[in-house]
Amino acid sequence: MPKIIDRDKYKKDLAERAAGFFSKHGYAGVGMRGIAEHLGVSKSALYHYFPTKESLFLASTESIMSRVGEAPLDVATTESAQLLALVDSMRGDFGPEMALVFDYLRGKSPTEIAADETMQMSRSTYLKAVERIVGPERAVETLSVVIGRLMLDYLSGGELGRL
Amino acid sequence: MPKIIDRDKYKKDLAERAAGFFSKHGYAGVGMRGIAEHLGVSKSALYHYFPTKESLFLASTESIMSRVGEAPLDVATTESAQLLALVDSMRGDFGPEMALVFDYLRGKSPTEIAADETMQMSRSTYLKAVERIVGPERAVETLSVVIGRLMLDYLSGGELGRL
DNA sequence: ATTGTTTTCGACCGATTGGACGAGGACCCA
DNA sequence: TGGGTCCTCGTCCAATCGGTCGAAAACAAT
Repeated sequence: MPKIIDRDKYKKDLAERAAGFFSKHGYAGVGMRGIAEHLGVSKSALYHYFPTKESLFLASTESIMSRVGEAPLDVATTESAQLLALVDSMRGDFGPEMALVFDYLRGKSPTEIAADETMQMSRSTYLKAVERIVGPERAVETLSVVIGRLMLDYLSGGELGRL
Repeated sequence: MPKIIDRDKYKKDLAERAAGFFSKHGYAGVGMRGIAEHLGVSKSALYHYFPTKESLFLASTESIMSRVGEAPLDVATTESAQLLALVDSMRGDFGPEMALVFDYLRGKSPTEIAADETMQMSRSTYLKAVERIVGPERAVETLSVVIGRLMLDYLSGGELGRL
């Protein structure tokens, strides 16, 4: 009787495509009208799937944070080459994605950040990606270096950081 | 005849105090009314000093970025202790300040970021602060590590990163 | 006190915001 | 073809946005 297209899949697809728009303009910088237009649907269609703008934003950030550090891993090369490859694979979207993260974290206290489930998942995904290369003991330290390089690269427009 | 209070100083003061508000809510997340209320002046008073919201935002970001890495330097301690002290001195405001930076950089291309004068000044200030500790050759590399630690610390709410 | 200037104020404008809503189209099964 | 759902659409609303403006307050010098 009903229309049985995959509603959840469609919803996820909308959230994921909206994420790029959010990261480009910021949460408060976009309106539901602009998002809908960018997605090629109507504003009401968006509200049909997401009750509020915030819920759409949360779904978007989650979808972005969950698919990170999924770079293929070439075990035949050296450790530093693998790290370099990891950094390179993340370089392209790092700036916009971090902008989204900072938007998501805006106003949250350190305690809230530590307890936030989306952030916990994102952290463990990042950590595991590094762990596969340098092992568990040096994971945190190495992740710090990797993020530092990505940040410096972004903040300098590519002029610094590519060591 | 006129009122000869220090207009420039007052203007700078407004911009600096507005910076905290911007970093807390994001550029698009605040209105001139909200800023004015937070500063204890009227909206028109704000427009008397800044022609547009954007000009106020730019003045705010510049004032924030220019006073960074001004930590006192204790030459008697070890290098790593000095680095740790530098990191500690920046930890408190790092998150909000980076949120402001990401807001400022939003939508800019790598080329534009590299050429941006405010960012150039900010980078050189950061670099000099590290340079005074580890010397010029290792400055970029060390800065990358410092920023990585601060980022990890912020993103984990203080649970990671304090190595 | 009076003049001339700077700073502040509240009222106002058109545009846009997040969200609500009912009508109609698209679709699946009988 | 005819129900019954699900989806989409345009319209409407109060609130808020950035920005303008003219009048009043605050002040320094005469």
